[in-house]
Amino acid sequence: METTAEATGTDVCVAPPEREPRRPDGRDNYTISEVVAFTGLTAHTLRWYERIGLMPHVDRSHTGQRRYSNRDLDWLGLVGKLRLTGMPVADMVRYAELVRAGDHTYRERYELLEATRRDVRSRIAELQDTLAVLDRKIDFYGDAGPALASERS
Amino acid sequence: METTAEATGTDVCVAPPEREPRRPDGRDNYTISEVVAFTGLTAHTLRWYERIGLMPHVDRSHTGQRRYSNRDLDWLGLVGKLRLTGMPVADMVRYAELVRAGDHTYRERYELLEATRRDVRSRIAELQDTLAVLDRKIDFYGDAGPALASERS
DNA sequence: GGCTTGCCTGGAGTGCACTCCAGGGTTTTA
DNA sequence: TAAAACCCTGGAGTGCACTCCAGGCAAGCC
Repeated sequence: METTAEATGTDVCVAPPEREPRRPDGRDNYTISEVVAFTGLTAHTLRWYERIGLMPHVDRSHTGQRRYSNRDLDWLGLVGKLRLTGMPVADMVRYAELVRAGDHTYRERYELLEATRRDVRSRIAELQDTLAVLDRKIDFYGDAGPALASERS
Repeated sequence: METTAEATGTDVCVAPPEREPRRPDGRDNYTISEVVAFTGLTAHTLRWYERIGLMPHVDRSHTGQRRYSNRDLDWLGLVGKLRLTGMPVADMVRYAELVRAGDHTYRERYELLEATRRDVRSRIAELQDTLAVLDRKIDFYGDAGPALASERS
């Protein structure tokens, strides 16, 4: 069976969603299931990331099993953050390609990061806007009670 | 042809993404293509929203064409905001159903809104986190220049 | 009257980001 | 040393949110 949190017995009896375990130091060599535990991604997804070129080449054991390095985990951390911004996977792959391509892609990477940052800023602004709408609506519900709860907006 | 911004000639020559036109007042009756212009949604999407129950029943002209009211536009505004938060369409449909069901669903709606607000807050926090990561990375790129631009995280 | 434009419907198709499967090796545990 | 747990691959399948298609009605105008 594939190793997932549900299958390994690490969370018997539907435990509350535990924080991902902290990375032990003094190691530089993790199996895929350890990476699953660290990142919250599934093993499927990790393999898929590699297939589509979103991961630099991951080391293999002598029998062909993946052995992730701390560096790989760092990279996955960044990918995770970028994923939260809604950046399409294709764009992250583009970034990964630039990194692999070497130092002469410096400028392009820089620009990609800045563009992403602008995106994130404007997404935050949008969300704050939405938050304001929700606040008004919730206040309205709270103040008025059921009697006035018919929708106006 | 379907009416979209590209097809109506409202933006000849690849204009910069104009703000959606402000809603004229003194009217309460808009065709689907007007709503497209106001909301930025496509006509397809508007019809689809209706099919899945995300819109209250929209009026029809004597020939069966949709005639949207200001109230419908308000609702679409809310939906648009909620969409930005990443709320699944199914959840918005649920909310729409509660609204249609009448005042006795008041409490449930209130709770749904509050849960959404919590989500939005935590998404904002996540994004701010991501922003911090990007800032650090961009600083690093900026300070170090191409020479140090190999990836460490 | 003919042409263009706008709108209608049900249902099929698309793109994205996974997610799972079959079939088969490897490693750990009892 | 056998069972159980873990990992591998290529390719197919899934769920979501649209997006498009075919075929057709209706209104404006030259």
